[in-house]
This record gives sequence, C-alpha cells and structure tokens, in this order.
Amino acid sequence: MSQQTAKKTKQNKPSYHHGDLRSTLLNAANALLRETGIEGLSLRKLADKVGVSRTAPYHHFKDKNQLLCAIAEQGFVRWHQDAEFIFNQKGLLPQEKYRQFFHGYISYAADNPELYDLMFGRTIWKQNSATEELRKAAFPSFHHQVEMTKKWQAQGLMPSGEDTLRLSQVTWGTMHGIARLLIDGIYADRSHIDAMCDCAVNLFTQHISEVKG
Amino acid sequence: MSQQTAKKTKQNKPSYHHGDLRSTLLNAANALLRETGIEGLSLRKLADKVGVSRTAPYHHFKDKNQLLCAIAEQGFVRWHQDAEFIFNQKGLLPQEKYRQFFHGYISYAADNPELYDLMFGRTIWKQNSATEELRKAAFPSFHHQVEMTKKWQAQGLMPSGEDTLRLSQVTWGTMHGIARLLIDGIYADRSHIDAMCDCAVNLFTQHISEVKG
DNA sequence: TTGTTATCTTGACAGCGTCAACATATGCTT
DNA sequence: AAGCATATGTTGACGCTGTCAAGATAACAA
Repeated sequence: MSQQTAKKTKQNKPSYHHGDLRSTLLNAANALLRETGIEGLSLRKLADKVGVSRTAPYHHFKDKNQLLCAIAEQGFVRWHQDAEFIFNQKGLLPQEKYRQFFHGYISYAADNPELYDLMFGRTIWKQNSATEELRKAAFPSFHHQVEMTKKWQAQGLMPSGEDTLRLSQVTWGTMHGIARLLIDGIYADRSHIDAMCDCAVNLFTQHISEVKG
Repeated sequence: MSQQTAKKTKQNKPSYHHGDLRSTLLNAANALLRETGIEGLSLRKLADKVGVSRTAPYHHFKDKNQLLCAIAEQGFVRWHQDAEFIFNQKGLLPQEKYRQFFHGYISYAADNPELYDLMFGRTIWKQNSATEELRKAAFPSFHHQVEMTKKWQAQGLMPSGEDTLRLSQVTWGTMHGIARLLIDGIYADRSHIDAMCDCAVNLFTQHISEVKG
C-alpha cells in the first residue's frame, strides 16, 4: 500500500518506471530523516512513502549506506554555502565575523539536528564507509576552517602562539561539542545557546578594532 | 548453541537457574559493547554468549534500554572515581590540575570509546529514556564540573568575568567535542591528542603560581 | 525489429526486540 | 514436610529490518 501518489507519465497514467526515482528518494529521505532520525529511517518505509517496492531503491543506491552518504553530501554542500555567505560579508570586524560564524555553525546543527548527526556522526565516519563523493564534499569544510584560523591568527584575533592546526581542531571541537550536546538531548534548555556561543567567542578571541580582510 | 560454559551448580552439574545472571549479563554486555559498539550489541548475541535463551535477560532488565542504562551507569561511576582521584591530588598548581583533568577526560573517552558513546550519546538522552538510577549517577558529574569551574574562577585560573554556568558549558563542550571527533572517527590521527588538549588548556586558563587549594 | 540494458517487482532469508505461554526451581507459610 | 507463590528459565511467534535472487517490464541502441 503506497502512501504517496503512484508514479505517472506525462499523460497522468501510471507507468512501470518512475522516471525520477533517485532524486525523489533523496528528497523523501531528507524529510524522513528530519522526522525520525537515522534510526527511524528505513529503506522500506522510504520506498513505501515514495510509492515503489522495497527493493526499487537498490537500483539507485548500492545499499543503505550509499543513500545516507548522498544525504550527508547535500548537507555539506548546503552548510558550505551558509559558511561562504558569512565569510564573504564585507565591512565586519574580524571578531564579529567569527562570532557570526560560530553562531551560524550551531544554528545549522540546531536547525538540522538529524542531518548534522548524519554528517558528523559515527554511522558514516567510524565505520569508514564514506563514499568518495561524500569525502570530496566534506573535506573542503574541514580545510576551510584551518585556512580561516590561520587568517584570524594573522589578524591578531586569535593567539598566534598556538599551532594553527591544533587551534582549529580545538575551536572546531568546541563548536562540535556544543552542537552535539544540544542535538543529542544533553543540553535540554535551548534558551542559552546564544549566551554559550558568545562565551566561547570571548574565550577564543581578543578584541581588535582594525578590519584587515 | 551456547558459546559459553553452561551454568553449573557447586557440584558442577548443569542447573536450570543461573544464579548470578544479572551481573553476568552486565559483564558480558560490557565486553560485547567494547567489541562491537552499541549497534552490534544485540540481546540475542548477549544471551547466546552467556549461554541462556534469548528471553532470559528480560527477567533482569525490562528491555534493551534498561540494560544499556545499567551499563552507562557503571561508566559514570568509574569516570567519577577517576575524576575524584585527579581532583584530590595535593600540591599541584591549579593549571596543572586542570590540565590533568582535561587529559583524563579525553583519555577516558579514548580508552572506552563505545562506553563513552553510550554514556553521552543520543541513544539514551535524546530518546529521553534514561532510568532514574542512571540520572542519579550522571548528574553529579555534570554538577561537579560546574562547582570546579566556580572554584577555578575564584582562583584566578579562569576568567571571572564570564558566567560560571556558561563557562563550564563551553569548557565541557570542548572536551566533549574533541572526545567525539576522536571516537567517531573524524580525527583519525590520534598522535596529536595531547597537543590538542594542551592547546585547549592554554586557551582556557591563565598562568598563576599560587596554590590556593 | 531485435537484442541489450536499465528499472521495477515479488519471494525469500537471517537477524533484531519483544510478547505470550509454558516449565522448573526456589523459598516462604502453614 | 507439604503446598503454594514467586522468581527465573524456556520455546514459539510476530512484525520489523537490510538485502539477495529471480523474474517482469520498459527504454534504448543496433
């Protein structure tokens, strides 16, 4: 019993082939992920929701892992766009830009908790099951973080005495840790998110007045 | 087909009742968790390993969740002991003590990755499925962190201008984030753990020479 | 048109958590 | 000591899961 409209041709007659199943699956999977989390996302429910048989998705994704990687990949692309937007703003003091970046990161996680869990969780990375496409989408985000840290050190915003790689690992670790404590249900009270972010930014940065880049 | 020695009486005859099944299950579950992670820990494998039928564990744990909570509870007790040992050391400079605490936290996570995942992961907390016993074992750890932060602020080790709760949320978030990035397989290279911890400690503390307590 | 390939279907299997019904041992009450 | 309640163990069954195998259908290329 299919939950969704059955696949149709342009003449609105049901057809054996779907025609656009891969992207339809991806969209439905995103919605299902958001509603039920990774644990609740089953291929069978997904197929049922889209209106195809249980094994139809296997012609577009080798297995469940490949579907999950494809979803995560989209998540990285979208986050990268958000980050780029923040970095490309003109006329902001470095500290204000860093502050927005920090808040933006936590907001992205808080707004897409299940997606964030998938993007940075052990389901994919600990099993070493990331596809090549996913790695290509994810690594630039990591790398970008290091590049920006180097720049912030040069600007005097962050302590130049610390090794750049270590510093970016720690600052990213902080964002990741706060994000996880939030989305995993340990920090139940979300009314203090902004205050927490501001506190972290204060700890990591020194006030400077000149805009260098 | 049981994998383990069948339960025996003192006369070495197999007996219908196990006699100590609950703690036997807990021990075996700990081992299984360490080997296979939460995902790989199934009640059926566990029962088989211990040499009882699939449903025998249900007489000692209401469901799988209660077993997981019991394991996590032990994890919090053990961590609390480790932390107490560090805090009770005499004659250490505050910064050195904080440094050891930070390293100790990360080491505990790195040495017991699957247990840490269970203790602080969404399996338990996001589903809001923690038992009362688990909460009683976990909350003191959270609370203790706040108390120590207050002390460190008073000692001048940490910035007194920040709200204590926010500060402890951020510092704990940092430890948690680094721990998770490690055990979830995102920071694959573990040779820099100590350097990362030291970098974080540097960022969060100011050098002071007097031992106040 | 014919044959190849892509796509979708049903059937099947093993593993999972867990409920129901039944079996057996333990231990308390008389 | 006898009997009965309770604790603890067992097998059977159900619905859920991911995924393989084999067959059906449509699209496409020669």
